[in-house]
Amino acid sequence: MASKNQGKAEEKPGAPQPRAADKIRRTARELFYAEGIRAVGVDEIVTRAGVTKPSLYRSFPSKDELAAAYLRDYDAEFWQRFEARLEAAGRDNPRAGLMDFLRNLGERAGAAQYRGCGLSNTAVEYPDDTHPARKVSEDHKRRLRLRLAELAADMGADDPRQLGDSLMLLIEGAFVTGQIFHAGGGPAQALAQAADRLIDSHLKG
Amino acid sequence: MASKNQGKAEEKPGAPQPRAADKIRRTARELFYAEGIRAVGVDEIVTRAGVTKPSLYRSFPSKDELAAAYLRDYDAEFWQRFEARLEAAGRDNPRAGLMDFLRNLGERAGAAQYRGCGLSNTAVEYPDDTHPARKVSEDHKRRLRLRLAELAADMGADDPRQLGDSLMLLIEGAFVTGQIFHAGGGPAQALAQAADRLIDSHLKG
DNA sequence: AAATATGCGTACCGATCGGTAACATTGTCA
DNA sequence: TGACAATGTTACCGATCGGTACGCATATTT
Repeated sequence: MASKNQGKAEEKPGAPQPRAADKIRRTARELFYAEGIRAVGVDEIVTRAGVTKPSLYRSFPSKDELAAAYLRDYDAEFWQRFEARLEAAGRDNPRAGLMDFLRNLGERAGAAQYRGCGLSNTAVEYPDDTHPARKVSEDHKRRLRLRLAELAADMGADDPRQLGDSLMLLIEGAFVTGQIFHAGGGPAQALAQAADRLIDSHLKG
Repeated sequence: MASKNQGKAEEKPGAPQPRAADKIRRTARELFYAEGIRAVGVDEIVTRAGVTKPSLYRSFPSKDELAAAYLRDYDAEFWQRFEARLEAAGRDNPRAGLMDFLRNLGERAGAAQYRGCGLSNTAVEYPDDTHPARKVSEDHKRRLRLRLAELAADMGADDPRQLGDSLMLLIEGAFVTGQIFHAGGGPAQALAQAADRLIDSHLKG
């Protein structure tokens, strides 16, 4: 069938008119991140998105699943930024790439309304491991942990897993302290420098 | 006759019969810590405490204030344990005392149902700085930051504030990763060792 | 033009939220 | 005994929670 229907129709035009589901996704992302998932009701989401509640439940089976979708988007964006910095520094220089990421994170964590990592925050909000949103969070953190250990190995660390875990503690610490000391000048300032010392320590062995 | 429980049953007697306010405080502490503040309703608290709702509101003006009271208790217990370890190691050996605390924290963070720091968790749950519970959390974290810098100075660190902040990142990282990788063996394992390297690095200057 | 599929909105549901009013009961001490 | 303070009992409040039944509109298909 050689009609115009290649997959979905409305994509290429300049203004593809955002579907209700997209507006909901975007609005949920903003609200969930800024205020937390439990703090945001579905009514607030649909109102701010300019749609109605049934539209939400046609695209998402439940609020919990919408939260999970939000975190999947968040996860994708995280890796995109993370790997982009590593790529920019070159595959032969993982330390420079990681340090670039950490310096950037340290800066962002000092921003006025910084709210940390949406994935970590969700794990705090939902202790129950069966919650769909928390599952996304846990999966993400497991992958991050592995990736950091991988990078530590690429750097030639004596104990890559130890270094990877140490870096993870620093990163997660920056996430949470960044949103507590939200007026710049919090402990997250020390992130890059501390990581640098830790890496040094693991390369001298 | 009034034979049993002579005199006022308020302070010294062995079993002073817990007042409703105390039962509420204790139950709220457990539930708020285990499940989060937003996740726990006042009905659940009074039911589990074996009291009634009016009793709660006779002792606490609101749920938010009850949450703040919970965190004040939490804060007090934290400092008690923290300073006890420092004291035990001797005032002339702050490094040993801090390392003892960190080793202990690293172990606790691997426990099955570890839920991190109630104060940090609350800051995640309530982004609004005007919330009474969040205020307690922020105050606590500011004091912790100062105390760590103080200890770093006592250890003779070249840059005490940097070392203090670095340690704080590790600690907060252990709090949050501990409750994500809740089956032992998470990144928090690396806490003490990473701190030790960081301290070394700051003493060599 | 008729039939159909899709997308959306109006209005509503029962449950639970935090919080309160009014009154009965209890134990303690004077 | 009588007064007092603390707690329990019961019932209720308005607001908000997550979620849904059902009908209307538009655009594609036939």
